[in-house]
Amino acid sequence: MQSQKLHRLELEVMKVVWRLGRATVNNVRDALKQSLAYTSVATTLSHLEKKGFLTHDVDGRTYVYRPLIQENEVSQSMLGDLLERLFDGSVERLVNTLLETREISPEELERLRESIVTYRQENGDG
Amino acid sequence: MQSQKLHRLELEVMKVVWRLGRATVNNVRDALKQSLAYTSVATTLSHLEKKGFLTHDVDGRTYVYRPLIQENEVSQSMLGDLLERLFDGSVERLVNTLLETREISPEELERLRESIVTYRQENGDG
DNA sequence: ACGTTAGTATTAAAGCTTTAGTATATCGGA
DNA sequence: TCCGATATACTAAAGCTTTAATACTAACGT
Repeated sequence: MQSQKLHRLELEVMKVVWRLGRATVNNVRDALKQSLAYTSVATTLSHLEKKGFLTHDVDGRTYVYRPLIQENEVSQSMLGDLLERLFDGSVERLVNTLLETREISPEELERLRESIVTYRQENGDG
Repeated sequence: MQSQKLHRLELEVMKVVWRLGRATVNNVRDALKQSLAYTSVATTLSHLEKKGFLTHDVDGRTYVYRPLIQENEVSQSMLGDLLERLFDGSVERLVNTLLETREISPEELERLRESIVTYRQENGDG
């Protein structure tokens, strides 16, 4: 498995493909916020395929791309990378930074606490 | 204020300067894990200064750099960026991804829960 | 069958970070 | 004072992503 890190545009394209499940160049092009030339999108999809994130089936003369890697896998990888580079691997520092930064609603906070408690129960509690 | 996003090497250099408080080119060069030419480090420091992350005082003919921005500020900014790009701004999704990924000790988990509860009490609980 | 259209393949320019070579200046010791 | 060592300034090469133009190919309608 390769690095699983995606650059800005690559990530945006992958997010479209993840959302759609299957997508042609035009599907992706239409779904992107920024407007790009057809060939720009096609090139990016090629890159992603070459890197092993996507593959395609052929429908007529049209390529229909689909993901070979799950969004969650990439998210974990990229978040893990930031965790190391920014917080020296300390989950606690990361979460505290998150809490400091963001306006988080009481509801979201409560869900967060529940997530942690649930996770703690499912795994070795002590 | 500019983008507050640092690239790989820039971040590594800044982390050294943050840690040391004040640093010359050689200080940084010695502290870096990867070995780089003196001029590579010097160029990077120049870039960081031009971008407003650092400034320097002169000591003889030697530049002594010091940060103009705090580590926490950059961490928040870059984490916030990833939060948007990867998790569409959902703190909950980010934290859940973190919980899924990492081996987190029960102790760390407990500290995490406490952080959240503390934060919840300090801010509007509902 | 033929031309137009709508695809992909190839190539490369533009813009960026990283890396370092070379030039230049200056400090400090003999 | 002069030389070597060490510092910054300047310049640019190398490597990367993004972006798109151009070339090529094949399907489809008439």
